[in-house]
Amino acid sequence: MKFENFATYLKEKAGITEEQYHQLTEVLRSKTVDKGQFLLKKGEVCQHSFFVEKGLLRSYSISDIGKEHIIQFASENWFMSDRSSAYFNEPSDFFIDAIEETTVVLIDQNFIKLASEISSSFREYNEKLLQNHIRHLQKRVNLLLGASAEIRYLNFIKLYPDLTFRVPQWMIASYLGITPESLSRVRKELAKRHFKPQ
Amino acid sequence: MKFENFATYLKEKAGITEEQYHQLTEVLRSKTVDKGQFLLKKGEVCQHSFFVEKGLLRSYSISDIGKEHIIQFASENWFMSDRSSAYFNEPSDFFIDAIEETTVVLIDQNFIKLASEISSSFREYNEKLLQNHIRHLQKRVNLLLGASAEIRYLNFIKLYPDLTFRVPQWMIASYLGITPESLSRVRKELAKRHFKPQ
DNA sequence: TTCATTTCTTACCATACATCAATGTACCAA
DNA sequence: TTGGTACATTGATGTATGGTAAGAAATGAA
Repeated sequence: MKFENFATYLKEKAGITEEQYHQLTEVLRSKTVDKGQFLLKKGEVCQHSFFVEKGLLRSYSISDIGKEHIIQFASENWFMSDRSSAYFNEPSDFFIDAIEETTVVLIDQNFIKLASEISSSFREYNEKLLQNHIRHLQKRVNLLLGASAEIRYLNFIKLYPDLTFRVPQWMIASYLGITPESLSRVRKELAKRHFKPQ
Repeated sequence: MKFENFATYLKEKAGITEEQYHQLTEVLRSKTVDKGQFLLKKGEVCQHSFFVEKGLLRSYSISDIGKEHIIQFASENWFMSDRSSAYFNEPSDFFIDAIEETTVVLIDQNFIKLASEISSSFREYNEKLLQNHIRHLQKRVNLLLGASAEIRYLNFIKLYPDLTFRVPQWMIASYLGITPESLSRVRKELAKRHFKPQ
Protein backbone atom coordinates (compact mmCIF):
# COMPACT_ATOMS: atom_id res chain seq x y z
CA MET A 1 0.00 0.00 0.00
CA LYS A 2 1.16 3.44 -1.00
CA PHE A 3 1.79 5.88 1.89
CA GLU A 4 1.02 3.48 4.67
CA ASN A 5 1.03 6.00 7.49
CA PHE A 6 -1.00 8.50 5.55
CA ALA A 7 -3.61 5.88 4.72
CA THR A 8 -3.99 4.85 8.33
CA TYR A 9 -4.10 8.47 9.37
CA LEU A 10 -6.84 9.44 6.94
CA LYS A 11 -8.96 6.46 7.85
CA GLU A 12 -8.57 6.64 11.60
CA LYS A 13 -8.47 10.37 12.16
CA ALA A 14 -10.25 11.95 9.24
CA GLY A 15 -12.91 9.27 8.69
CA ILE A 16 -11.97 8.48 5.10
CA THR A 17 -13.20 5.11 3.80
CA GLU A 18 -11.09 2.59 1.93
CA GLU A 19 -12.88 3.42 -1.29
CA GLN A 20 -12.51 7.17 -0.85
CA TYR A 21 -8.86 6.68 -0.09
CA HIS A 22 -8.19 5.01 -3.41
CA GLN A 23 -10.08 7.70 -5.24
CA LEU A 24 -8.11 10.41 -3.50
CA THR A 25 -4.64 8.98 -3.64
CA GLU A 26 -4.57 8.34 -7.34
CA VAL A 27 -3.22 11.83 -7.90
CA LEU A 28 -1.04 11.89 -4.81
CA ARG A 29 2.74 12.16 -5.01
CA SER A 30 5.43 11.73 -2.42
CA LYS A 31 8.94 13.05 -2.13
CA THR A 32 12.03 11.93 -0.25
CA VAL A 33 14.66 14.41 0.88
CA ASP A 34 18.06 13.88 2.49
CA LYS A 35 19.07 15.31 5.80
CA GLY A 36 19.64 19.04 5.36
CA GLN A 37 17.64 19.40 2.15
CA PHE A 38 14.93 22.00 1.81
CA LEU A 39 11.23 21.63 1.15
CA LEU A 40 10.60 25.37 1.35
CA LYS A 41 12.80 28.42 1.35
CA LYS A 42 12.13 31.96 2.46
CA GLY A 43 10.64 33.97 -0.38
CA GLU A 44 8.91 31.02 -2.02
CA VAL A 45 5.16 30.57 -1.87
CA CYS A 46 4.35 27.42 0.04
CA GLN A 47 2.37 25.20 -2.33
CA HIS A 48 1.89 22.14 -0.16
CA SER A 49 1.16 20.71 3.17
CA PHE A 50 3.73 17.99 3.82
CA PHE A 51 2.54 14.87 5.61
CA VAL A 52 5.54 13.13 7.17
CA GLU A 53 5.45 9.44 6.27
CA LYS A 54 8.88 8.85 7.74
CA GLY A 55 11.55 11.13 9.09
CA LEU A 56 11.73 14.52 10.77
CA LEU A 57 11.30 18.11 9.55
CA ARG A 58 11.68 21.54 11.05
CA SER A 59 10.49 24.99 10.04
CA TYR A 60 12.39 28.09 11.08
CA SER A 61 12.99 31.75 10.38
CA ILE A 62 16.29 33.58 10.20
CA SER A 63 16.41 37.00 11.86
CA ASP A 64 18.11 40.05 10.38
CA ILE A 65 21.17 39.35 12.52
CA GLY A 66 21.33 35.79 11.21
CA LYS A 67 19.80 33.87 14.08
CA GLU A 68 17.60 30.87 13.48
CA HIS A 69 14.32 30.55 15.32
CA ILE A 70 12.71 27.17 15.09
CA ILE A 71 8.95 27.45 14.73
CA GLN A 72 7.96 23.81 14.60
CA PHE A 73 9.10 20.22 14.31
CA ALA A 74 7.19 17.49 12.48
CA SER A 75 7.89 13.77 12.77
CA GLU A 76 5.86 10.81 11.50
CA ASN A 77 2.12 11.46 11.13
CA TRP A 78 2.39 15.21 11.47
CA PHE A 79 1.75 17.90 8.90
CA MET A 80 4.25 20.59 8.13
CA SER A 81 3.46 23.69 6.12
CA ASP A 82 3.43 27.44 6.13
CA ARG A 83 -0.30 27.85 6.26
CA SER A 84 -0.20 31.61 5.92
CA SER A 85 1.93 31.52 2.82
CA ALA A 86 -0.20 28.78 1.27
CA TYR A 87 -3.52 30.35 2.14
CA PHE A 88 -2.73 33.97 1.33
CA ASN A 89 -0.46 33.08 -1.57
CA GLU A 90 2.33 35.14 -0.12
CA PRO A 91 6.09 34.54 -0.09
CA SER A 92 7.00 32.63 3.05
CA ASP A 93 9.18 34.01 5.85
CA PHE A 94 10.23 30.49 6.72
CA PHE A 95 12.48 27.63 5.74
CA ILE A 96 11.48 24.00 5.97
CA ASP A 97 14.24 21.40 5.89
CA ALA A 98 14.89 17.81 6.91
CA ILE A 99 16.61 16.92 10.18
CA GLU A 100 16.72 13.28 9.08
CA GLU A 101 16.15 11.71 5.67
CA THR A 102 12.43 12.20 5.26
CA THR A 103 9.60 11.01 3.05
CA VAL A 104 6.61 13.30 2.77
CA VAL A 105 3.26 13.06 1.03
CA LEU A 106 2.57 16.24 -0.93
CA ILE A 107 -0.85 17.68 -0.17
CA ASP A 108 -2.03 20.55 -2.33
CA GLN A 109 -5.16 22.69 -2.35
CA ASN A 110 -6.78 20.42 -4.93
CA PHE A 111 -6.47 17.43 -2.65
CA ILE A 112 -8.00 19.33 0.26
CA LYS A 113 -10.83 20.58 -1.92
CA LEU A 114 -11.56 17.16 -3.39
CA ALA A 115 -11.37 15.39 -0.04
CA SER A 116 -13.63 18.01 1.54
CA GLU A 117 -16.18 17.48 -1.20
CA ILE A 118 -16.37 13.72 -0.96
CA SER A 119 -16.11 13.51 2.83
CA SER A 120 -17.73 15.79 5.34
CA SER A 121 -15.77 14.16 8.14
CA PHE A 122 -12.57 15.12 6.36
CA ARG A 123 -13.76 18.70 6.13
CA GLU A 124 -14.51 18.73 9.83
CA TYR A 125 -11.21 17.16 10.68
CA ASN A 126 -9.38 19.73 8.62
CA GLU A 127 -11.15 22.50 10.48
CA LYS A 128 -10.20 20.80 13.72
CA LEU A 129 -6.54 20.84 12.69
CA LEU A 130 -6.75 24.59 12.17
CA GLN A 131 -8.33 25.13 15.56
CA ASN A 132 -5.72 22.90 17.16
CA HIS A 133 -2.99 24.90 15.55
CA ILE A 134 -4.36 28.06 17.12
CA ARG A 135 -4.65 26.44 20.53
CA HIS A 136 -1.08 25.24 20.29
CA LEU A 137 0.31 28.62 19.23
CA GLN A 138 -1.58 30.33 22.01
CA LYS A 139 -0.07 28.03 24.60
CA ARG A 140 3.34 28.72 23.20
CA VAL A 141 2.85 32.48 23.34
CA ASN A 142 1.70 32.11 26.90
CA LEU A 143 4.82 30.15 27.85
CA LEU A 144 7.14 32.56 26.07
CA LEU A 145 5.50 35.48 27.84
CA GLY A 146 6.09 34.23 31.32
CA ALA A 147 7.95 31.00 31.85
CA SER A 148 11.66 30.53 32.58
CA ALA A 149 13.97 28.59 30.29
CA GLU A 150 13.75 25.61 32.63
CA ILE A 151 9.96 25.53 32.65
CA ARG A 152 9.83 25.89 28.88
CA TYR A 153 12.25 22.98 28.52
CA LEU A 154 10.31 20.77 30.92
CA ASN A 155 7.17 21.58 29.00
CA PHE A 156 8.90 20.66 25.75
CA ILE A 157 10.02 17.22 26.90
CA LYS A 158 6.59 16.56 28.32
CA LEU A 159 4.92 17.49 25.04
CA TYR A 160 7.48 15.89 22.73
CA PRO A 161 9.31 13.14 24.64
CA ASP A 162 10.28 11.43 21.40
CA LEU A 163 11.72 14.57 19.83
CA THR A 164 13.83 15.24 22.91
CA PHE A 165 16.15 12.50 21.76
CA ARG A 166 15.87 12.73 18.00
CA VAL A 167 16.49 16.46 17.70
CA PRO A 168 19.95 17.96 18.31
CA GLN A 169 20.03 19.94 21.51
CA TRP A 170 20.87 23.22 19.85
CA MET A 171 17.66 22.98 17.82
CA ILE A 172 15.60 22.44 20.96
CA ALA A 173 17.31 25.52 22.39
CA SER A 174 16.34 27.45 19.28
CA TYR A 175 12.73 26.28 19.62
CA LEU A 176 12.72 27.40 23.25
CA GLY A 177 14.22 30.78 22.44
CA ILE A 178 17.48 30.30 24.35
CA THR A 179 21.11 29.57 23.41
CA PRO A 180 22.51 26.02 23.30
CA GLU A 181 24.83 26.95 26.17
CA SER A 182 21.91 27.99 28.32
CA LEU A 183 20.04 24.78 27.57
CA SER A 184 23.10 22.78 28.51
CA ARG A 185 23.20 24.59 31.85
CA VAL A 186 19.48 24.06 32.43
CA ARG A 187 19.96 20.34 31.84
CA LYS A 188 22.94 20.22 34.16
CA GLU A 189 20.92 21.93 36.87
CA LEU A 190 18.03 19.49 36.37
CA ALA A 191 20.41 16.52 36.54
CA LYS A 192 21.83 17.85 39.79
CA ARG A 193 18.31 17.85 41.17
CA HIS A 194 18.00 14.22 40.01
CA PHE A 195 15.58 14.90 37.26
CA LYS A 196 15.80 12.48 34.35
CA PRO A 197 13.72 13.00 31.24
CA GLN A 198 11.25 10.18 30.60
CA MET B 1 -29.86 50.87 12.79
CA LYS B 2 -28.95 48.22 15.37
CA PHE B 3 -25.19 47.52 15.74
CA GLU B 4 -24.01 50.09 13.29
CA ASN B 5 -20.37 49.01 13.19
CA PHE B 6 -21.25 45.36 12.96
CA ALA B 7 -23.59 46.02 10.05
CA THR B 8 -20.96 47.94 8.14
CA TYR B 9 -18.40 45.28 8.94
CA LEU B 10 -20.53 42.38 7.71
CA LYS B 11 -21.42 44.16 4.51
CA GLU B 12 -18.00 45.48 3.63
CA LYS B 13 -15.79 42.68 4.84
CA ALA B 14 -17.91 39.56 4.82
CA GLY B 15 -20.03 40.34 1.77
CA ILE B 16 -23.38 40.16 3.53
CA THR B 17 -26.26 41.91 1.73
CA GLU B 18 -28.72 44.30 3.34
CA GLU B 19 -31.43 41.69 3.17
CA GLN B 20 -29.28 38.94 4.63
CA TYR B 21 -28.26 41.28 7.39
CA HIS B 22 -31.81 41.82 8.53
CA GLN B 23 -32.50 38.12 8.42
CA LEU B 24 -29.41 37.41 10.49
CA THR B 25 -29.64 40.12 13.10
CA GLU B 26 -33.17 39.39 14.19
CA VAL B 27 -31.84 36.96 16.75
CA LEU B 28 -28.76 38.98 17.64
CA ARG B 29 -28.22 40.43 21.11
CA SER B 30 -25.71 42.91 22.42
CA LYS B 31 -24.31 43.54 25.86
CA THR B 32 -22.69 46.52 27.51
CA VAL B 33 -20.15 46.09 30.28
CA ASP B 34 -18.45 48.64 32.52
CA LYS B 35 -14.73 49.06 32.77
CA GLY B 36 -13.33 46.14 34.73
CA GLN B 37 -16.28 43.82 34.19
CA PHE B 38 -15.80 40.32 32.84
CA LEU B 39 -17.16 38.71 29.70
CA LEU B 40 -15.34 35.43 30.37
CA LYS B 41 -13.60 33.95 33.37
CA LYS B 42 -11.11 31.14 33.62
CA GLY B 43 -12.89 27.82 33.99
CA GLU B 44 -15.97 28.88 32.03
CA VAL B 45 -16.65 27.56 28.54
CA CYS B 46 -16.54 30.45 26.07
CA GLN B 47 -19.95 30.52 24.38
CA HIS B 48 -19.53 33.57 22.17
CA SER B 49 -17.39 35.55 19.90
CA PHE B 50 -17.66 39.18 20.97
CA PHE B 51 -17.73 41.79 18.25
CA VAL B 52 -16.69 45.12 19.73
CA GLU B 53 -19.17 47.81 18.67
CA LYS B 54 -17.62 50.37 20.94
CA GLY B 55 -14.95 50.18 23.62
CA LEU B 56 -11.93 48.07 24.38
CA LEU B 57 -11.40 44.53 25.67
CA ARG B 58 -8.46 42.42 26.68
CA SER B 59 -7.93 38.69 27.19
CA TYR B 60 -5.31 37.40 29.57
CA SER B 61 -4.14 34.44 31.59
CA ILE B 62 -2.92 34.41 35.17
CA SER B 63 0.12 32.24 35.90
CA ASP B 64 0.50 30.03 38.95
CA ILE B 65 2.52 32.76 40.64
CA GLY B 66 -0.23 35.27 40.00
CA LYS B 67 1.14 37.14 37.01
CA GLU B 68 -1.11 38.38 34.25
CA HIS B 69 -0.15 37.75 30.66
CA ILE B 70 -2.17 39.70 28.15
CA ILE B 71 -2.96 37.62 25.09
CA GLN B 72 -4.90 40.09 23.00
CA PHE B 73 -6.62 43.45 22.85
CA ALA B 74 -9.77 44.18 20.87
CA SER B 75 -11.12 47.61 20.09
CA GLU B 76 -13.91 48.68 17.71
CA ASN B 77 -14.53 46.31 14.81
CA TRP B 78 -12.47 43.47 16.22
CA PHE B 79 -13.59 40.10 17.48
CA MET B 80 -12.62 38.77 20.87
CA SER B 81 -13.08 35.19 21.93
CA ASP B 82 -11.35 32.11 23.21
CA ARG B 83 -11.64 30.09 20.04
CA SER B 84 -10.18 26.96 21.56
CA SER B 85 -12.60 26.93 24.44
CA ALA B 86 -15.56 27.64 22.16
CA TYR B 87 -14.58 25.13 19.49
CA PHE B 88 -13.51 22.26 21.74
CA ASN B 89 -16.11 23.04 24.39
CA GLU B 90 -13.45 23.14 27.06
CA PRO B 91 -13.11 25.38 30.10
CA SER B 92 -11.09 28.43 29.18
CA ASP B 93 -7.67 29.28 30.59
CA PHE B 94 -8.35 32.94 29.99
CA PHE B 95 -10.16 35.97 31.31
CA ILE B 96 -11.79 38.57 29.10
CA ASP B 97 -12.64 41.92 30.63
CA ALA B 98 -13.27 45.51 29.61
CA ILE B 99 -10.55 48.16 29.69
CA GLU B 100 -13.17 50.80 28.89
CA GLU B 101 -16.95 50.65 29.01
CA THR B 102 -17.68 48.40 26.08
CA THR B 103 -20.61 47.32 23.95
CA VAL B 104 -20.28 43.96 22.22
CA VAL B 105 -22.45 42.02 19.81
CA LEU B 106 -22.80 38.44 20.99
CA ILE B 107 -22.04 35.95 18.22
CA ASP B 108 -22.78 32.31 18.94
CA GLN B 109 -22.31 29.11 16.97
CA ASN B 110 -25.84 29.34 15.63
CA PHE B 111 -25.19 32.70 14.07
CA ILE B 112 -22.02 31.46 12.42
CA LYS B 113 -23.79 28.40 11.12
CA LEU B 114 -26.76 30.34 9.79
CA ALA B 115 -24.63 33.03 8.20
CA SER B 116 -22.39 30.39 6.60
CA GLU B 117 -25.43 28.70 5.13
CA ILE B 118 -26.97 31.75 3.58
CA SER B 119 -23.72 33.37 2.43
CA SER B 120 -20.74 31.63 0.97
CA SER B 121 -18.73 34.82 1.14
CA PHE B 122 -19.35 34.91 4.88
CA ARG B 123 -18.10 31.35 5.18
CA GLU B 124 -14.97 32.26 3.26
CA TYR B 125 -14.41 35.35 5.31
CA ASN B 126 -14.74 33.39 8.51
CA GLU B 127 -12.10 30.96 7.30
CA LYS B 128 -9.92 33.90 6.42
CA LEU B 129 -10.23 35.21 9.97
CA LEU B 130 -8.99 31.87 11.28
CA GLN B 131 -6.02 31.88 8.94
CA ASN B 132 -5.23 35.45 9.88
CA HIS B 133 -5.28 34.52 13.51
CA ILE B 134 -2.67 31.85 12.88
CA ARG B 135 -0.50 34.21 10.91
CA HIS B 136 -0.67 36.76 13.68
CA LEU B 137 0.18 34.26 16.43
CA GLN B 138 3.10 32.96 14.42
CA LYS B 139 4.55 36.43 14.04
CA ARG B 140 4.17 36.97 17.73
CA VAL B 141 5.96 33.71 18.57
CA ASN B 142 8.72 34.73 16.23
CA LEU B 143 9.13 38.10 17.95
CA LEU B 144 9.05 36.57 21.41
CA LEU B 145 11.70 34.05 20.41
CA GLY B 146 14.24 36.54 19.27
CA ALA B 147 13.50 40.23 19.58
CA SER B 148 14.51 42.55 22.40
CA ALA B 149 11.98 44.40 24.54
CA GLU B 150 12.62 47.56 22.54
CA ILE B 151 11.99 45.92 19.19
CA ARG B 152 8.86 44.24 20.47
CA TYR B 153 7.59 47.60 21.73
CA LEU B 154 8.35 49.37 18.45
CA ASN B 155 6.55 46.60 16.63
CA PHE B 156 3.56 47.01 18.93
CA ILE B 157 3.17 50.73 18.36
CA LYS B 158 3.56 50.22 14.64
CA LEU B 159 0.87 47.53 14.59
CA TYR B 160 -1.48 49.20 17.08
CA PRO B 161 -0.81 52.95 17.08
CA ASP B 162 -4.27 53.66 18.46
CA LEU B 163 -3.97 51.19 21.31
CA THR B 164 -0.65 52.67 22.37
CA PHE B 165 -2.55 55.57 23.86
CA ARG B 166 -5.79 53.94 24.94
CA VAL B 167 -4.22 51.07 26.86
CA PRO B 168 -2.44 51.63 30.19
CA GLN B 169 1.28 51.18 29.86
CA TRP B 170 1.48 48.30 32.29
CA MET B 171 -0.92 46.32 30.10
CA ILE B 172 1.25 46.91 27.04
CA ALA B 173 4.18 45.68 29.12
CA SER B 174 2.21 42.57 29.99
CA TYR B 175 1.39 42.00 26.31
CA LEU B 176 5.07 42.34 25.45
CA GLY B 177 6.17 39.97 28.20
CA ILE B 178 8.14 42.51 30.24
CA THR B 179 7.56 44.44 33.48
CA PRO B 180 6.04 47.94 33.51
CA GLU B 181 9.33 49.24 34.92
CA SER B 182 11.24 47.80 31.98
CA LEU B 183 8.82 49.32 29.50
CA SER B 184 9.21 52.66 31.21
CA ARG B 185 12.99 52.38 30.81
CA VAL B 186 12.67 51.34 27.17
CA ARG B 187 10.52 54.41 26.53
CA LYS B 188 12.97 56.66 28.31
CA GLU B 189 15.80 55.29 26.21
CA LEU B 190 13.79 55.82 23.01
CA ALA B 191 12.95 59.38 24.04
CA LYS B 192 16.63 60.06 24.64
CA ARG B 193 17.27 58.98 21.07
CA HIS B 194 14.54 61.39 19.97
CA PHE B 195 12.05 58.80 19.01
CA LYS B 196 8.44 59.92 19.43
CA PRO B 197 5.57 57.55 18.84
CA GLN B 198 3.26 59.10 16.23
C1' DT C 1 -11.30 71.40 46.17
C1' DT C 2 -9.14 67.32 48.92
C1' DC C 3 -7.82 62.82 49.59
C1' DA C 4 -7.13 58.13 47.87
C1' DT C 5 -5.91 55.10 44.37
C1' DT C 6 -3.76 53.80 40.33
C1' DT C 7 -0.19 54.37 37.13
C1' DC C 8 4.33 55.83 35.82
C1' DT C 9 9.10 56.92 36.69
C1' DT C 10 13.60 56.49 38.75
C1' DA C 11 17.43 54.58 41.36
C1' DC C 12 19.73 50.71 43.17
C1' DC C 13 20.81 46.06 43.22
C1' DA C 14 19.88 41.06 41.79
C1' DT C 15 19.46 37.52 38.45
C1' DA C 16 18.67 34.96 34.25
C1' DC C 17 20.42 34.43 30.22
C1' DA C 18 23.83 35.76 26.42
C1' DT C 19 28.40 35.96 24.65
C1' DC C 20 33.01 34.41 23.98
C1' DA C 21 36.43 31.17 24.14
C1' DA C 22 38.37 26.81 25.38
C1' DT C 23 37.88 21.99 25.85
C1' DG C 24 35.55 17.59 25.50
C1' DT C 25 33.11 14.02 22.98
C1' DA C 26 31.00 11.42 19.36
C1' DC C 27 30.68 10.16 14.79
C1' DC C 28 32.12 9.73 10.09
C1' DA C 29 35.45 9.44 6.28
C1' DA C 30 39.84 8.60 4.51
C1' DT D 1 44.08 4.54 12.90
C1' DT D 2 43.87 9.55 12.01
C1' DG D 3 41.81 13.66 11.48
C1' DG D 4 37.71 16.43 10.67
C1' DT D 5 33.23 18.10 11.58
C1' DA D 6 29.36 18.82 14.38
C1' DC D 7 27.66 19.03 18.74
C1' DA D 8 27.87 19.55 23.85
C1' DT D 9 29.91 21.21 28.02
C1' DT D 10 32.21 24.48 31.05
C1' DG D 11 34.09 28.83 32.91
C1' DA D 12 34.59 33.80 32.83
C1' DT D 13 32.34 37.82 32.00
C1' DG D 14 28.76 41.03 29.95
C1' DT D 15 24.07 42.73 29.42
C1' DA D 16 19.14 43.00 29.37
C1' DT D 17 15.64 42.67 32.14
C1' DG D 18 13.59 41.75 36.85
C1' DG D 19 12.64 43.06 41.83
C1' DT D 20 12.14 46.42 45.31
C1' DA D 21 11.16 50.66 47.10
C1' DA D 22 10.28 55.38 46.91
C1' DG D 23 8.39 59.31 45.00
C1' DA D 24 5.89 61.87 41.17
C1' DA D 25 2.09 62.29 38.30
C1' DA D 26 -2.37 61.31 36.76
C1' DT D 27 -7.01 59.91 37.75
C1' DG D 28 -11.13 59.46 40.25
C1' DA D 29 -14.27 59.92 44.11
C1' DA D 30 -16.20 62.54 47.91
